[in-house]
Amino acid sequence: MRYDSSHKDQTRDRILGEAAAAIRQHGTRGVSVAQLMANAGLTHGGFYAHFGSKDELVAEAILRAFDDSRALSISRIEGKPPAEGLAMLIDGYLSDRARDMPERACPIPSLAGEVARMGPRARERFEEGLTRLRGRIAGLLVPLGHDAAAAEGLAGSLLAEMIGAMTVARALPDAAASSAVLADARARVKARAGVA
Amino acid sequence: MRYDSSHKDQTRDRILGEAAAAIRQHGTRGVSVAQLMANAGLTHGGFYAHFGSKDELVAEAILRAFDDSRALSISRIEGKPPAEGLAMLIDGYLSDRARDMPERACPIPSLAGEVARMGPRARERFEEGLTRLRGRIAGLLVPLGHDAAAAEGLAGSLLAEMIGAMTVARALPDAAASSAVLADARARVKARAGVA
DNA sequence: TGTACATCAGTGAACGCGCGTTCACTGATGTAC
DNA sequence: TGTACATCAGTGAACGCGCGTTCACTGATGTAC
Repeated sequence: MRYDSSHKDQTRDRILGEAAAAIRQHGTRGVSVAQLMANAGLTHGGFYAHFGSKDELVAEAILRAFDDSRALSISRIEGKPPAEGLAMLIDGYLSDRARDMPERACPIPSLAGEVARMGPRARERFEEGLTRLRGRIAGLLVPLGHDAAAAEGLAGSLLAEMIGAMTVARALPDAAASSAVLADARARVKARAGVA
Repeated sequence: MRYDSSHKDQTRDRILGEAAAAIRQHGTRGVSVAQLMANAGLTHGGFYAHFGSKDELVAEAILRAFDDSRALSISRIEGKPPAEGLAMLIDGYLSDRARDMPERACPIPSLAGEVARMGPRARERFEEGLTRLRGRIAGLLVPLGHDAAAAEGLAGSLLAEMIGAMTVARALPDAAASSAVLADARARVKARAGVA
């Protein structure tokens, strides 16, 4: 079973990708190492050839989750003018689809509660992803007439409302009420961003 | 060990109160039945005389957490005029103190992520508490000049931003950055509420 | 008033289970000769 | 070119542990007589 030199890196990447999806969907405590490895087509024993512990994997998977959802969002908005791009980012973030597919969506609503109870390593990765996302929103606000500081502040506020609305929408038991929360939040956040 | 007729109810209430605090602090998976009973001064075996299962307890404890944090908030605001009361509610909700004492604060930022993955019973209790809190904020907005529907809509939006800001503040590894997020959110939410 | 009994909230040992982690082993393939 | 050996990603049994849950038991006190 000796493989070429890039094989191990590819396997590690596959485990990380599965973890990034699974922890967003089931929470960090809702996925076992064995299940994760099975998702990646492997057996659990090999896990420790790639990661020192489950905690270490989780910390890395948080950043990977930010990367994946960012890539997805960027691919949809690419080439659009700022106002349209920002409106699409907000609509995408707060879509029913994003609510129903947390494994592909922004990790903040699904994981922030748990991250608050985790060690510094996971929290630093979380902060890194969060800062980048806020910076991306701010970057779309600047060409709309805000100076850099105002754009960062407004971006933080808009992101907070989006996080809160998605968090609530995912917890509500009634699908119609949940969709209403998202629709209202989309309208309000876009209005506040000046891209309604 | 036979006790008077109200004793069992009192014990149940004590377990529920401990659970409401513990799940906000450590998450529902972060507290064991044995630890919970020890907090209430009992041994784990007696648990099932009061609750059918841990899941059942968690569902009830969610509503209890909303009740506790509402009582705390009401006691601070009681008798104030609406504008001042609303400003105090926002400042209290987004205080460093609330961030550092999740066991006494609003359960939404600490528990919503987990609730989204739980059964209908827990989610219904969560919705009940959330609806009541939004209604309370709306009730303070009406005397400030909003009609009932507008007040409900704005209350939902303000609450979403507060939830998102607290969620983020709790997850950030740096205390100063976390406090800055809260201070900014306090100013912005009060401004949007018209009570700056 | 005094005694025997019934009650039942709470105790603590025990269960089966899934978890994170360890480790001796496998076996396909690159390398040395 | 052909053969023997070294490598090492991945395997799967096993571990110790804490969990939720069960259950036979305890013993202080209310009640019946």
